Amino acid sequence: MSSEESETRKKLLSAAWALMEQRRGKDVRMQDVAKRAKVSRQAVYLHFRNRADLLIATTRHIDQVSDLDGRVASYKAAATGLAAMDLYIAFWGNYLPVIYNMAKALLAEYDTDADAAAAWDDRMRALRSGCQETIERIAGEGKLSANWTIKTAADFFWSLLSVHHWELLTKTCGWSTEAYIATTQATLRATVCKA
Amino acid sequence: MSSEESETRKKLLSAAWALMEQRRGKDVRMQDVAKRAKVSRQAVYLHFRNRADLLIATTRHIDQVSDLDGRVASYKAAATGLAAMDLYIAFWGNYLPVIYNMAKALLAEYDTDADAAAAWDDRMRALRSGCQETIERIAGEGKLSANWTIKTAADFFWSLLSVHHWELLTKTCGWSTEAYIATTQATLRATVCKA
DNA sequence: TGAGTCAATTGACACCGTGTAAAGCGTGGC
DNA sequence: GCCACGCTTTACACGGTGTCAATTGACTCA
Repeated sequence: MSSEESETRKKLLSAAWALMEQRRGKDVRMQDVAKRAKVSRQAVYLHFRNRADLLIATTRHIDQVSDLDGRVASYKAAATGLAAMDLYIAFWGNYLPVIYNMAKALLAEYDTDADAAAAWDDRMRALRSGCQETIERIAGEGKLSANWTIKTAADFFWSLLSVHHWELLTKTCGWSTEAYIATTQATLRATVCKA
Repeated sequence: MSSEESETRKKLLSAAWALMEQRRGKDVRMQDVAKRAKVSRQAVYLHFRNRADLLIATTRHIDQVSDLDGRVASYKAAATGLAAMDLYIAFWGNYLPVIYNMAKALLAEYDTDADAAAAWDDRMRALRSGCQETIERIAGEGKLSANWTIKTAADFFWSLLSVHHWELLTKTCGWSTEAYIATTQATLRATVCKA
């Protein structure tokens, strides 16, 4: 379970991540990653089929290092659907800053690379199914407002968690992560949930 | 006020628009536009400095042809701030499908081209100032909920109108434009406004 | 000690789309 | 007959991705 991955591969993943952190995702080129990992440009292609492949692997790497699974787990233990919703929003709101730059880079590849698109869709599907579960739980407790179906509520919930929505409020409007979380929680309580 | 623009330039703008409509914005190349306008690729560069310039001009062209000014005007005439908000959301919600493909193309250029970024920011600033005005009016009528400042309310209003938010709900989740408009109206009434 | 293997290096190259440059061509005006 | 203008044609530079082939250096195993 430990070092199945080659040393160089790990170095490349770390290099990619580090570069994403400091530069805007788009202009991290293959040779930049190679240079940072102190390896030739060609060596990158020995480990990753193409740029998209590298980006996808890097997101997985970030998930592991940042313990995504651990972070997700807690919200399921919440006492009520409403509490679960709050926790889910907080979890994601705090995770977004970690993956933001990678996400942007991956997203930029979305239109041109089918693999990147699939990888992205996969993550988003996972995020959405968390929303759906939460809404179902709320509905099960009789707390879903009559104006919404489970689908529309889950869609809307999901949309408020999107990278772009978070980006606009924090990066463009200057909101803090806490403000984003609090507002999203309050909004969903005020719309989707029954008083 | 009429044909200051050369015939070829107009043909190019129409060609660009038409291609954006049918293909995904990203893979509309300069030579595609040229071919569609039945003109050499170089001729495009006689009229537009670069790709970003063409895209920017095309958005302006769409605004003119689609009578953006006319569409915007009506919401200002609303009786109350709340009514103005509804109209503003409806105006934008109905305009988004028209500009969507162009917007995507322009947005894709955002990271690499300063002009494209400036053009985009300019439009978004205009959209936001509409939000701000509306919220100010609502606040003036004593209808702004105590949980919000004018800035945060305008930010949030604006975020719900973003191209990405609309895209996610309609394109990805399959909502109709009407559903998007209705939900956005209801959400803002339920959060930002006092009962 | 020598052969085989494997990861990585080096250098060259094809491809694509953008943008530049220069010479040539056809039409219209005067 | 001349010029000006808009456009065409051809050619090329650039940057980034991805491919290919020959080579090196280290480690293993017989």
